[in-house]
Amino acid sequence: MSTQPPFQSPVGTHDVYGPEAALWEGLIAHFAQAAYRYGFSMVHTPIFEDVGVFNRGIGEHSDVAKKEMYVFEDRGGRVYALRPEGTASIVRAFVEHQPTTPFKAWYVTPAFRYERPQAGRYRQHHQVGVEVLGTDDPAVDVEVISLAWRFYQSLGLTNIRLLINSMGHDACRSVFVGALRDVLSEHKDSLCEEHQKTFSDNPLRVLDCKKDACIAVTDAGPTLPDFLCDDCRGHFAKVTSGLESIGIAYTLTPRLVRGFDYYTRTTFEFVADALGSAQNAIGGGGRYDKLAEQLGGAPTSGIGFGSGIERLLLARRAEGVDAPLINRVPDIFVVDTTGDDVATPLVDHLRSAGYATLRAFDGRSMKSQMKVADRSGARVALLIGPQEQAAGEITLRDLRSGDFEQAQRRVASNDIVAALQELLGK
RNA sequence: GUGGGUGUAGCUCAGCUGGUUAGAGCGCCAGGUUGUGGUCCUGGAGGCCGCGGGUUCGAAACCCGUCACUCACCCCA
Repeated sequence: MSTQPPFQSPVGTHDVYGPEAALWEGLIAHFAQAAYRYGFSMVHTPIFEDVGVFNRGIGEHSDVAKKEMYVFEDRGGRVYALRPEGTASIVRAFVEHQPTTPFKAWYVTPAFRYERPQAGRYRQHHQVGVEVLGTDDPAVDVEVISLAWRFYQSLGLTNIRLLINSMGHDACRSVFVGALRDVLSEHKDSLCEEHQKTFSDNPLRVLDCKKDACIAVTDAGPTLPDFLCDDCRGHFAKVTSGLESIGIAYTLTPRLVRGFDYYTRTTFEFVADALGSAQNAIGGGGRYDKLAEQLGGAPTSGIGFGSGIERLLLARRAEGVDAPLINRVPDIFVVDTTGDDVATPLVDHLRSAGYATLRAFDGRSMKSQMKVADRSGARVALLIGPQEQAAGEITLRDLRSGDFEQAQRRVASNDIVAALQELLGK
């Protein structure tokens, strides 16, 4: 760009077009297919909500709520926030409408977080995800995790690890948090600079800290699994054995607490080692058995996960997977040099017959139109010039035939669909 | 929020320690004796060198500011 245009996409946002957009389309189609197989229905909720929906859900002490939310006031004085993640809105909708359970929703949505962009991290990124409300059966945990896992497989990803942990429910977790807080308080001066100030607000965050100082303290401190009550321990055991029964490998990760406060019991994260960087988490989720209550509903168990579209595609690239995710190659390209625009009714007819059909515009030369036809990737070209027009015929040329000279023949206009069916097999 | 790097045609980039009509490859358009694509050849369009100011006889090149992009820290998708 020699000079910056007057308007550019906002900092940390991107336009998606061209081949990249085809990957998005394919990725979403694969996710929709997986969701369908598991019995999920698509749900649409607003991309902005009362700021309380997110504050109560993800926790006021989380980084996201503290400094990353896009909060704004509308003309009526209501305070809203652009959604920073997908779960809270779905649960709010569930509480509001009280649908029959289990409520199984899948979605694709932008998510907004105000932070400095870098590789794999944007102010607007996009997620696909699912949520299940109304049951705490560990078999559902297994289903949600396996849906993610099979989805990643369908994208061609192979170098993915599943990290999993249980954070327990209210009672056993609070005992753990208390024990953790005691230890942190005791070794307060050994913590990293930031957590010396904040450890008391949310001790669990310290488990996530990557500073050696904090790691040294928490390594010697209590670990979550030791504090699980019998119920939570049993629940988690069923989740892991369920995963084993369907051949999904996992890594027990006692430190895994994730960024949102609403998680209870099962939490998990998928990392793509090919990404190598700090931004190697391609998806994550967990159970949130208290969230519906926190948003004003009846106590209702829930679990879900979200996965970042941009990062999934980065991971695919990093693994060297370059197969297209969806076929968007046209069947037919119509070349019309009659000057009478016979192409318009012809392409309409072909499209109605079910063929993906392109054409050229602006009355360009045959050579020029053939170039465009070739680049479009179309399987066949239909040529109509004055000769064909006069004879009531169409020249059908197989653009993907190895033999340049023998690849074409004349067909009566009325027989064109039959000829195409024979050649294309559809 | 903090720090580093970069900003020259649609894309990827050259432009030596400042010297005066700014280049290449790819892409795009048009031709190669007039109805045809992949290769090849020829020609063409397209850049106030991110923006503003300064130093200088002279700046795309040096200095300052500003905007943007990018990478890293924090944290996450």
